[in-house]
Amino acid sequence: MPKIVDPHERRQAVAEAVFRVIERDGLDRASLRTVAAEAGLAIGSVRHYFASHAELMEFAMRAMVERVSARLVTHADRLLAAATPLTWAEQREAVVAMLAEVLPLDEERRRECVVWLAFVTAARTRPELRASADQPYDDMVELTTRVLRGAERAGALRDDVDIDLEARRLCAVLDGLSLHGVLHPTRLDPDTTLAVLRRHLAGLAREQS
Amino acid sequence: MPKIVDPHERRQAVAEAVFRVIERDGLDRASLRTVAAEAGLAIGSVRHYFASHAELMEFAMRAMVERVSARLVTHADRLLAAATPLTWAEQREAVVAMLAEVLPLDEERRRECVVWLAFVTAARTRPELRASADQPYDDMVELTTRVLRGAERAGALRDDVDIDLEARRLCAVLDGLSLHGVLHPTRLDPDTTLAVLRRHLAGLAREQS
DNA sequence: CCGTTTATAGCACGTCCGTGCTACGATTTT
DNA sequence: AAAATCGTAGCACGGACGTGCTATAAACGG
Repeated sequence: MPKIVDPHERRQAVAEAVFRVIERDGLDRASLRTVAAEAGLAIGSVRHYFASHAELMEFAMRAMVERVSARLVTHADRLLAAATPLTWAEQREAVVAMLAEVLPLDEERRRECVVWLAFVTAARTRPELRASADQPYDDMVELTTRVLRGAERAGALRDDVDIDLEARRLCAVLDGLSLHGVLHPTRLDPDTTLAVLRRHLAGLAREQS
Repeated sequence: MPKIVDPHERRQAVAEAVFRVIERDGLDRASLRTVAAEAGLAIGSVRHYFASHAELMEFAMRAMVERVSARLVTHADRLLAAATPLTWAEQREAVVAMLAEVLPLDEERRRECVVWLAFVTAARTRPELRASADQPYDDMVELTTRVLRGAERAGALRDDVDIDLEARRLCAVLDGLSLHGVLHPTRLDPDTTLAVLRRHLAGLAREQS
């Protein structure tokens, strides 16, 4: 049964197996053997698509980046290039919905956050993963900066906001919530997580009746 | 040269070696062999103080918890049980100094944050570390709640603050800053980190001229 | 129809790991 | 002086790992 398989699809399927193993047992258990077993393949088959274990991890990490990035871009487009101008309330909700993509609010996003945390912490000591960790951080800072600048231009922000600083603070809140939701799911539920995000954004907005 | 050594001191020294290995190569490289080499001991010697690798990790994690907790308690005592009442400015600075203990603002705290992040993420998939991860989170939520409640009683807070929610949000900012400082040290410097913390606290305080 | 390519599969080697076990010198206790 | 204890040290076993290498069967190109 060879050749009829799309290589890209196969690699993606193996990456999904990596995600499942990481979520269940942690990244250090994501060996070629366990991943192959999870994917229902022989170890040699996995090695046919990935030259080394490191290459598999790099691919899986980038695949996760692209998955979440794609959703963020969709939201960003909806927000910035809306056909009809949005009301303040609609804009606020659009921003919440976008930022909520990186929070562990449902099972799918929770698993993404778990896997991402594993990758990004591993990247600290693995140079080959470094770029895949830093770039999303830069992108997130840039995205939040854009959002805040847009809100400022629309007159939705308080007068005294330091946008660069607030972008960092917003990113910190997001990743802090993600971290706590992932590591202490029994202590921080999705409802509270979302409430914290809303409260944070409210603190940036101009007071209004 | 036996017996004249304080066992507690020896275990602590081995834990320090664990910290150095984790900081340099990550937790998954902290094997008995590498830790023993880092500590300048034979592997058998380390095993004389720790029955298993898991026990060594549990001890090291708890040691890190106690180290940081001790510093936090010192600050908390200074804040809550000050001989002479503090001015608002003094209280604000005391709170900043206390919360800054869990931020990677200097080399020592940076290394603590690195090691702590490694332990707490590992605890997600290692039941024996679970308690050592959850308890400090609960403690931090309680600590921030206490601080906010104290500030509220002193009339230093805005009128509309939901203290439980704000405690979660403050914890998220702190751990988010720690995460970013640890994982992206080239992107988030200590000065900015501290500025974000000050800005966050300012957002909670009652507006004043 | 036959060579080439591709997908799948697995063996085997060297390395690193935790751990059960033993050994020995130094100290303390009887 | 003898015995028990403690700190230090290391061997060796079984297991998991990444990887170099080979084998086989199916699809494709000529």
